[in-house]
Amino acid sequence: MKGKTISEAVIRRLPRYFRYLEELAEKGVERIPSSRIASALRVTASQVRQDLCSFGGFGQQGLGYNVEMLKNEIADILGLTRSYNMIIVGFGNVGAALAGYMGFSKEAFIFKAAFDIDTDKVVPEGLKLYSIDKIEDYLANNQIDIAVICTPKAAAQSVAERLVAAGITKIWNFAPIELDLPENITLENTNMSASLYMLTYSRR
Amino acid sequence: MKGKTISEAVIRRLPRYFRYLEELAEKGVERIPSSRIASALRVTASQVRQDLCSFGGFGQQGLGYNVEMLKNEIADILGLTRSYNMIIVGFGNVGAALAGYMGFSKEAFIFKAAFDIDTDKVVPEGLKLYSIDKIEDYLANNQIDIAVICTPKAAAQSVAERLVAAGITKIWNFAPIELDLPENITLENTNMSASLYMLTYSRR
DNA sequence: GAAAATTTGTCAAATTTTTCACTATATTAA
DNA sequence: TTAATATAGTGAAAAATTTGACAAATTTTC
Ligand SMILES: NC(=O)c1ccc[n+]([C@@H]2O[C@H](COP(=O)([O-])OP(=O)(O)OC[C@H]3O[C@@H](n4cnc5c(N)ncnc54)[C@H](O)[C@@H]3O)[C@@H](O)[C@H]2O)c1
Ligand SMILES: NC(=O)c1ccc[n+]([C@@H]2O[C@H](COP(=O)([O-])OP(=O)(O)OC[C@H]3O[C@@H](n4cnc5c(N)ncnc54)[C@H](O)[C@@H]3O)[C@@H](O)[C@H]2O)c1
Repeated sequence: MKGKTISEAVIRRLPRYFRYLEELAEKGVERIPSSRIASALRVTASQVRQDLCSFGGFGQQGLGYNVEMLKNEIADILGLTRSYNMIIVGFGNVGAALAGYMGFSKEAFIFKAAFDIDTDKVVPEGLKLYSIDKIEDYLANNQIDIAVICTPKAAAQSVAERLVAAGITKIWNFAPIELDLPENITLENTNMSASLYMLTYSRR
Repeated sequence: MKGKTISEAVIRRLPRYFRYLEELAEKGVERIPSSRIASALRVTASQVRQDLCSFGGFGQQGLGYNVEMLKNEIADILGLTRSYNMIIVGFGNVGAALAGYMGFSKEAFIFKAAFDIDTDKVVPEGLKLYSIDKIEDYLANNQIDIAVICTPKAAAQSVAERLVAAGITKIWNFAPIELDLPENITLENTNMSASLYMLTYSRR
């Protein structure tokens, strides 16, 4: 299936493959068959093969897939071979947790600054905290790829509009609200309640 | 389509409908047409109607849907009409953010206790922090529905196994690792990196 | 009170996604 | 060297999901 465009469904699974491959690489595993990827991720082996094959078959019959090779290929598809400058708007519990987190690929994601109405907060070394009033000014003078919204729900829409007006096109939103933004803005919502509901919902 | 089983795809969208309906209810909106739900959620109106109809058509032709009614119906399907006792294992940044968060439906989700190797941490009023050594004992004497894992990656698998051994069947995992657990365990992974990757991946 | 406008419910077509079955290739054991 | 075993690639069938179209119900306008 080389050459074909990669379907939405496959793309959505790529981060999971990627994380699992990172895990394997860390452990020093060099090769892995589709059947093991499948059981670890609770999907079928057939799906794994179909997915991986859709961007070019890096497996070897009788042997399985080369972990490092596959990982790099997926990183490439996901756009993880360049780096992204990020800012955090709303530096409360969530903002601080993200900023302090070392787990996002250090090379790919760089937290440049945080903005809040309250500037009396402790920030990790290397990160600067500014008043939200300075956001337009800052964005005019710094090239930022992704803005993360961690303000309370009530402030999220207006903050988002300011970000968009200042040229931001990729927004990661933690506020529990459906932001109303222009079509061309790439918006990723992290809805934690939704995860919980998937536990309370019982199939069957 | 009344009576038919609700498809996976629909279930996955339910939390989004639910959140949006909560938003509308808060604003005092009483009725809403599928077209507006659709544009707010960036999906098609046809899909909204099909989805909502799959569990029983609460709309009124010419008028739209009754917000309150729809919200309650979805709450019911998602299992939000009863309450769930929860514990947090690993009370660091993420654990503390969750525990301090008031946004999870107060009636449905109750944080009972937190467990950590370090018990010298400040916890919100009403929550108890115990040593992780006490976890088996605690679970033997308290009815807990959901356990949230917020430990570092390295501890997650062993913590998860202890929880399962102690009778936990629903786990919400924040550690960036594919947990290897029995099939009957309901596992919900929150993979924050995955959200970021969806921003860096560029379609077209 | 009739005509126009709005909007759902639903069937069917179109599309996408998943699964299945099988072939081809590589490795390992005898 | 040969047979047995493991495993990827792949086309096609099957299943699931989404979209499109329109009748039916209701409200609004004139
Ligand atoms: N804490 C969680 O576990 C959790 C879970 C799910 C969703 N959320 C959502 O994530 C968001 C952040 O949650 P949190 O727990 O960090 O809240 P928080 O109250 O700890 O932090 C919010 C921060 O935003 C700042 N802020 C307020 N208005 C602002 C504005 N106009 N511009 C810039 N900054 C502003 C506040 O000063 C504060 O520092 C909220 O929308 C919350 O609903 C949080
Ligand atoms: N902070 C983030 O934004 C973020 C984002 C994505 C994923 N995560 C993941 O979420 C998890 C928690 O992240 P965090 O930032 O809160 O880390 P953290 O270091 O702040 O907290 C981890 C806590 O777990 C405790 N702990 C360690 N071993 C334990 C054990 N065996 N039993 C019980 N408790 C134990 C530690 O004492 C600490 O309090 C990590 O796995 C992290 O990779 C965090």
